Parts: sequence; structure tokens; C-alpha cells
Amino acid sequence: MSTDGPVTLVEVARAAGVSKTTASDALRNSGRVSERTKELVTTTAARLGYSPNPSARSLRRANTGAIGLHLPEILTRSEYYMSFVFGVVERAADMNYDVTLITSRHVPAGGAFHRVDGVVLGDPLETDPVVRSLLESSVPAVTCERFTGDTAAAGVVLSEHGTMLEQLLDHLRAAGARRPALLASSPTTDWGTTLQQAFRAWCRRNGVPVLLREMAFGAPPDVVQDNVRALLDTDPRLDALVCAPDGSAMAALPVLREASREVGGDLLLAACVDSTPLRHSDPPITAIDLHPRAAGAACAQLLFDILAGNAPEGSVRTLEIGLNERASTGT
Amino acid sequence: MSTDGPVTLVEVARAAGVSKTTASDALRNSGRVSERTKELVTTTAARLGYSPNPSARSLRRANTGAIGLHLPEILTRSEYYMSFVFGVVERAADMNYDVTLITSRHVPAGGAFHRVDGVVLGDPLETDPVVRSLLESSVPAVTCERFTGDTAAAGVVLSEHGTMLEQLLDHLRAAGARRPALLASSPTTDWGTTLQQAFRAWCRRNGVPVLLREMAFGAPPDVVQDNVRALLDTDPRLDALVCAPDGSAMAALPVLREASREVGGDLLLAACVDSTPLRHSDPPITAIDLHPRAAGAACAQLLFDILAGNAPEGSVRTLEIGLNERASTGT
DNA sequence: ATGAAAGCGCTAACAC
DNA sequence: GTGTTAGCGCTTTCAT
Repeated sequence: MSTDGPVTLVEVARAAGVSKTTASDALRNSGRVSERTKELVTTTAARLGYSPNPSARSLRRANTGAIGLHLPEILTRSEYYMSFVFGVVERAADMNYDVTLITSRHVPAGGAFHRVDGVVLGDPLETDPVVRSLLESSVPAVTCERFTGDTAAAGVVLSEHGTMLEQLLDHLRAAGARRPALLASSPTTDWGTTLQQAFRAWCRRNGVPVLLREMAFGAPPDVVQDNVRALLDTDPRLDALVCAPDGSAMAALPVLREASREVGGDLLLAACVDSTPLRHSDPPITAIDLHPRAAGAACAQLLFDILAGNAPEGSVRTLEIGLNERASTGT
Repeated sequence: MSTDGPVTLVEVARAAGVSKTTASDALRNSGRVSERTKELVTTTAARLGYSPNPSARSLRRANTGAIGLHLPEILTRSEYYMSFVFGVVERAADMNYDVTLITSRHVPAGGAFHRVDGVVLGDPLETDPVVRSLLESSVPAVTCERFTGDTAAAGVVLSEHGTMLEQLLDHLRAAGARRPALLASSPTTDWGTTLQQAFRAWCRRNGVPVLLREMAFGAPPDVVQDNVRALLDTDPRLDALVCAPDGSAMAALPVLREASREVGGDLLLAACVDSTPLRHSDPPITAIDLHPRAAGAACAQLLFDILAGNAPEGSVRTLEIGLNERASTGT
């Protein structure tokens, strides 16, 4: 009975006593076959345990049924990216697409490329060679945040980080802070650049000195802590600290305690990327909510729209972000 | 010059003045072609921007060059799983394999299945229908931790969680704790079951009552907190708390403070899943280190070994785990 | 309403 | 050392 290997369409067709074509049409509801034969084919297919070969289908249809997803390797541990990933995956699943993870390790050295119809790039680093090769390849790419290099993506999903940071700074000022500092992220991403610019602009506008220290993406906690110490040393009157890199606010906490600063009291603390630990910290820490899951879903959606021709190449979509005010900025 | 669509092998062959086969062999270093023509083909391929069609290759070779990865949907936000994922992806990339994420949303309703040569299942929940269908499908599956249902996987990677929990409890006892409690995870995974059993066994052996509250996988923080309160109410002499579910130790912290318990002093606190926030908490919290990245890599490796016939079906491999002792258990 | 045949792009036998 | 041929399993004209 059982030959080797999986059941193919021909075998189903033979067993049902119809042609390849009819079997194919019956299984795909093409509306060509009679109700009776469709029924027949469907049941025999089920009986034999048939399942179509995706490679053959892809070859014929000239699409793969999968999209690629690339994230900056260094900071892949963060809750933000995890949520982002699942936003993409869920949206893709709804469209019956698979999602293939692409690492910086997998450089297609002249060899085969990935089996994807398009790619989503989360926070594309200008310095990442895989990002470059993906953007230069023929498959459409959607980036979350702008790519700071010269290559253009087919689509971009972005948020108004600058506006939101200024809103946060206004909030700190309203809560009494006069000397805010920014623990910034390096300008290798659009997000990093935008935050720095917005901060400088706000400081100029409010006539306060620019207290800023910049850190590489994915810097370890002790580097964060050194930078916080440096900021505290630079200006003892510092009375508010905004931490951009994901995780840096939590890492800063012990240093602030060491320096006998009371978070939420004589020092206001806020983060630019919200996460669970911030919510449960003592005191809970104010943070910008980037809606990562929605961001992932929006990127996937834009990519599908472009693939389907429902959105022009070069589309830009904006995603709402929010501010979660907590006790660390005086409630 | 440029027709439409991507460059194919025939076009390269024609341009180089050789046959399809020779072109194919040259590009794959099959060792059949002369050094000279290989050079020729390689350069023309590069000039034309040729890149092989993965679907065609898959169809011909009868493999897909990708493995699937499934995780329990509810707790996908955790750092543990993120690291696990990248362990899998990196190992796969080293073997020139892609990794496709499979969600619980994507149920193959009689239709096409995923384009993968095998799957890795992280903590397979007995109740997850996708896990079941994956295990029952024809592609080999490797699980991280045993599947508690009746279907057998082709391979299993597991750690000695029971032994490690007992070691942790001994550590707490040595630090002076006499009434330890376990905030347990529901026995829907092997991990959850093993921890509960080990705890009960240890309590019996040490002649202390079993203080235990069980929680569903992925329970939200307020449920965690209710359970911690319940434990504190049950036995006021409780002097050590071990939190199993990822993130529950951090969520427990504010409740313990409310109850005026001093973590690391009159109450020792430990977690069964280490993560960054635990390291930076005040005080830092002792935790079991599950080496998630290594676990992911080990699962991928076992799967590749099985696919290549280098490991028998039914292989079981053990992964070392560790204990990170911190101030929350009295240093 | 159904079949027959062509072919997606590639690799593996089998020639020479 | 290189070319010719035959498919992998599927979808899609084009005929009945």
C-alpha cells in the first residue's frame, strides 16, 4: 500500500480516478469541478493523507508564501523585539504566510538567498551588512524606522519619537525638573538620531544646557552605569534622567540609589522603551510605550499591501505611540 | 538586456557559453568543471546578478533547507524564549538552514503544511493543538523538555530541573530558611511537573509542610501577586519563596515589601528562570540559569543530527543548567 | 465539466 | 571535462 515518501497529487488523482488537473482544481476550490467529484477527491486526499508540496507550488506560482524578518543582532533579547516579532508573525499567519528569521550570521556569499517574497527589517542599523544586502536585493523591504543609509526601502513604518520625547520632557518640566539629561543611543538608527536631535532642540528652546551621554546599541549594564555616574558628576544639579536604550533605566537605578538620589523625589527618571520590569520597579518608572506588537503587525501589513500592489513603493505609515506616566516622574 | 524577473541558471549558462549542467556544477563547486570555466561562470553569474531559485532547488533535492520553530504562544514575550530562539537560529544559520516561526494561529486546516524539514518545539504544552499536529506529522520533531502527552518526539533535549531545584532548596536551608514555599507552574509542561514533584519530595525528606500555590502558564502579574499574598497568609512563618514562572519573582517583590518582609533578610527569594531584571533588582535575585541560548542551539543540533542520520530517532540529550546565587538569598 | 500537455528552475543520471 | 535528457510536484493554458 504505502510506497515511500509523501503522497503526491498524481496519486490522489489516480486513486480517485480523475486527472491531475481535476484533482488540483477540486482541492483548491477553483470552481471548475462538479460538487460530486470535488467531494470524491477531497475524501480520497484525506484518506491518503495528502498534503501539497510547497516547493512545487512555489516554483510554479513564483512566490514563496513566506516573508523574512531581520532584527539587529545585539539587542534581540529585549522584550520590545520579542513583541515586535510576534506582531509580525501573527499578521503573517492571518495572511497565511510563514515568517523566516534572518540573522546577521547568514550572509549569502554569492550563494542561495532566502526563500521569501519580501522582508521586514526592524530598526535597520546603517552598519549592518545583512541589512544592506537585503535592501539592495530585489525583494521588497519594509523597515520599522527609517534606514539612515542611502538605500531606500519599499516601505517604512515610523513613529513620532521626537514629538513624544518633547512631550515627555515637558512632563518632567511640569513636575519640577529644571536640568534634564539624556542617556542617548548612538545615531546608527533613525530612532537614536531623532531622540538626540529632539533633545537638543528642546534644550535650546527651554534655555537649558544639553546634558547628554551617548552609548552604542546593546551596551552592557556596567557601561550604562558608568555613563550615569559620568552624568551625575558633570552636573550635580541634574534633576531628571531620560534613558533611551532598552534596559538602561533599570540598570541606572542602583547607581542613582548609590548617589543617594530619590527616584520620583529629587530625581525624576523615565525610559524611552517601556517593558514589564519598569512597571514593577520600585518606584514604577515612566516610559514611552512603543506598541511593539502593533508596530510588527503594521510592518507586515504594509509589506503585504506592497506585494499585492495595494500600496505604492515608497509608502510611509505612521504608528501611534504613547506615554505611560508612573511614580518615577512624580505621578 | 534585462528581461523581466530574476536571472535564471539557463541565462547564466547561455551568457557564459556553456550548458545548464556545467553552470550549475561550476557554481556549486561540484568538482566537475575545469578551473577556467568555473572562473568564467562565476564571474558571469555575478555580473548578471544571478541567485539560485530556492524553490526549484528544494523541489529537486526534496528538502526545504528550513526548520520550523514553535513556542507556547502565551509566554513568548520572555527573555528566556527570545534567547532560545536565537540559539536555534544561530545554529541553523551555521548549518545554512533557515528558521520558520510557527504560531498556534497557523493551523493547517487540511491545507498546505509548512515548508520545513523538521521542527523544534520549545516547552511543548500538552494542551496545544499545534504541538499535537506537529508531533503527529511526518517531519521529525525535537522538543525542549519532554512532551507530557502520549506522542513521542524524534528527539528530546532536557535539563535536570528537579536536581537543581533541590540544590536551590538546600542552599536556602543552609542560609537559614526553614519554611520554604513554591510558587509553582501548572503541570502542563514537563518542567512544571518536575519542579512540583521535586519540591514535594524535598519537603517530605526534610520534614517540612508543603507550601505550594500553582499558577497557569503565562498568568498576569496581578494573579501572581494574589498568589503570593495567599502564601504569606497561609503560613506567617514562611521564610523563603521560590518563584517558578518566568517573571513572577519580579512581580512578587512589591507584595513582599507591602508585607514588610525584607528580601535577603527575613525572607529569602529565588527564581527558577534567570533574566536581566533579576540581576539588576534591589537586591539582586538568586535564580536558576537555564542557559536558553545553549538550549536552543542543542535542540537545533539534535534535529540536524537526526535529519542527517547521525543520531537515532528517540535520542535524548541532557543540558547543563546552573544556579546564580545573589543577595536575595543572603549572598 | 474534465483532460492533455507544457513548463516553473534546478540537479542528477547517463552519455560522449 | 562537458553536454543531453529526464524529471522533482504542481498550476495553467488550451483543447475537448
